[in-house]
Amino acid sequence: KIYESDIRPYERYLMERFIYGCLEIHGKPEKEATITRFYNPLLKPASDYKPKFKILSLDIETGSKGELFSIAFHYYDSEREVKKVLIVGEKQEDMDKELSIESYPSEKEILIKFLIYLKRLDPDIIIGWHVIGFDLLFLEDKYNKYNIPFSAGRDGKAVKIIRRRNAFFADIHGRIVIDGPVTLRASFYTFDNFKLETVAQELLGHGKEIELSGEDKIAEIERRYKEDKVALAKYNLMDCLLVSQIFEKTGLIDLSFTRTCISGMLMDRIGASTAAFDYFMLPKIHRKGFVAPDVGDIPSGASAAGGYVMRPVTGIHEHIIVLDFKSLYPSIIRTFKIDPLSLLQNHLNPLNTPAQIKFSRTEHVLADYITELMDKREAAKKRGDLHLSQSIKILMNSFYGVMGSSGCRFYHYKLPTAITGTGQWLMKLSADYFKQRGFLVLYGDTDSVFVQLKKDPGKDVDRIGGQLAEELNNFIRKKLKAEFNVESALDIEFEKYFLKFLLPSVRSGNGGAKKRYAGLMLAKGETTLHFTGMEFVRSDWTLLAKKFQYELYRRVFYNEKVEEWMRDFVEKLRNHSFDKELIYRKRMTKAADAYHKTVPPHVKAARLLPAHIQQNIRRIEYVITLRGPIPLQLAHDDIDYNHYVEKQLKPLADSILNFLGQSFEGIVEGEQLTLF
DNA sequence: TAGTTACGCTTTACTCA
DNA sequence: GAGTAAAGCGTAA
Repeated sequence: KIYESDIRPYERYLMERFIYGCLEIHGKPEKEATITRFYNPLLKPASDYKPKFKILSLDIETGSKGELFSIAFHYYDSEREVKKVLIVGEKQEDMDKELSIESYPSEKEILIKFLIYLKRLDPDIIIGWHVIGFDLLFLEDKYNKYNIPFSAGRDGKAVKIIRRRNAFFADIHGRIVIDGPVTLRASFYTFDNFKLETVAQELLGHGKEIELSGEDKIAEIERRYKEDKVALAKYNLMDCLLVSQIFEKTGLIDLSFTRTCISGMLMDRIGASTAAFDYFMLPKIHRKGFVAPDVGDIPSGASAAGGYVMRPVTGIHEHIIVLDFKSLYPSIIRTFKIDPLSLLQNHLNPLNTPAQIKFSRTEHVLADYITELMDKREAAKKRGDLHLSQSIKILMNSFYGVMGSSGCRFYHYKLPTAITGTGQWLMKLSADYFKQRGFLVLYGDTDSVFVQLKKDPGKDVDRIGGQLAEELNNFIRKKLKAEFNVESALDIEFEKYFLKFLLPSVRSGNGGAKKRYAGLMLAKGETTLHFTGMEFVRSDWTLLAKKFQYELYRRVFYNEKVEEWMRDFVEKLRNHSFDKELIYRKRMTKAADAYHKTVPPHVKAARLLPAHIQQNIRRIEYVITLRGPIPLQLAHDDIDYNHYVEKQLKPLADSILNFLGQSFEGIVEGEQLTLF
């Protein structure tokens, strides 16, 4: 049997030397044509180095028949910037005034010119929007077509684009490519969608001068190419600039660099969690005399339970505090020495967990690593180094998921089971602790408990909340010492205070709905309405429903009357006042004709669109008409207002009015009768 | 060039009478 | 027509 045969030699070389992102090279440099080469140098980690990157933001414009119209780029480093658009076609008079535009008679010439600029500017990092899967892939095709090597590498080697499932990778020697949407996702940014325009508006407060979509966009680009090349060039360059600005504003490059320094993964694959786990773990276990199996040799075991979700106490409550375990799973790993080595060696100084899975008190590596990371994170927070703090948090939080994934060479079901089982035990322990002390525990999910205070805490809420958290921490510390003989690394803290708090019932059946609540939060003297899991935060409910829910809850929490407002709201709906807010938006996870088992409304809508659009549509917008669901693109004047009243307003109203002895029907009286 | 489980809700599609 | 399981999506943690 072969072990670790699926580890890339260069990665093994680096990880065994504990090189994370930066390195020192000790050796004799030899100049070759475009590069400096070291033969057999000594490599060492270099931890304090922070490079100043040279960045090139790239975007191209193309025609509907596969023509390349223009290549735009925005280059910048710590000293200068260059903006340039290379465009195919006759020089137009007004182009002279625009220093950044250069026109050449053919595609071939701008391709050659682009390589010259690339070599001259010599960027470390190429950024863009879907830049690998679209721009670079398109360019690679063009270079191939004209038999020109796409030699963008620092050693003159050609670009290689690799497709893996839905992800693209670019292999350009000496440079890396960082894609905006991919990296924002990997850094846990969320947006309505990841279109450049949407993200730019959200982050920068401005977007493109004109926003076009679908066929309009293609037509407008074609028109500009024919009639107004300067306008096309400006449009092209604008996209580059927006991408640069988004990267600058979010600090995405610095965050990626920091994550590289923490995880060892290179900047264009910072999301690779299992690989990051290997990078840390393999050198450690080797030094203990162990090797790991190949990923392919891991049998998939029993699946592990997850977090514990308490049964909610439904109703409208007052004076609720929320206590949260800080980094619960990393703390559990740290406290109970949970890792693959420790599981394997659990006959040496065994340590039992509340989940009844045993580990070794002495033979482990991950717990100490987490301690080190947590200390580093505290220091980073103190210095105000947000990127470092965030990078560490992301890495620590990935460990549980990685050990529970069969794509990880260290997978064993006992690892996640021990972690979540201990989490469940701690949750129940915490709830019992407060119940014992006479508090009402209303709800809890995975790492949080919602406790009702015995009286209005007034201005003392922070002190009281903090004190309760501290008392629970002490209780847990003593309990863990007495029963398991371990030092607790757990830390529960006071997180939130709700003046008013609602836990709804499930819509059908009885009992409370888990993972759904709303409340009037008080923090720093200011009150804000919070919704969790409810329609208000769901992207597949209409704006109408969200507005209705927000205002209704606001009124209830502030003890205001709702009847007149509600009747008025429904009347306005029927009088076309909210016609723009009736749109359902939903993702399509496959092509419209690939839904076989059921045909949900959003698919019905999509199937009304022209065939070529159906195939590629990823997100559908539709309204409910008397004819059923109709996509926004088609005529939809016959809105089914009854549908909106019954399906978007009534259920939302009743889920809170129930608790006040009222109902939607009772308030919007005779509603049903006036319909016809 | 693969981090996890728990859960609610709407609608569809099926079973049974 | 009533009851119910499953599909599909989005969310909490």
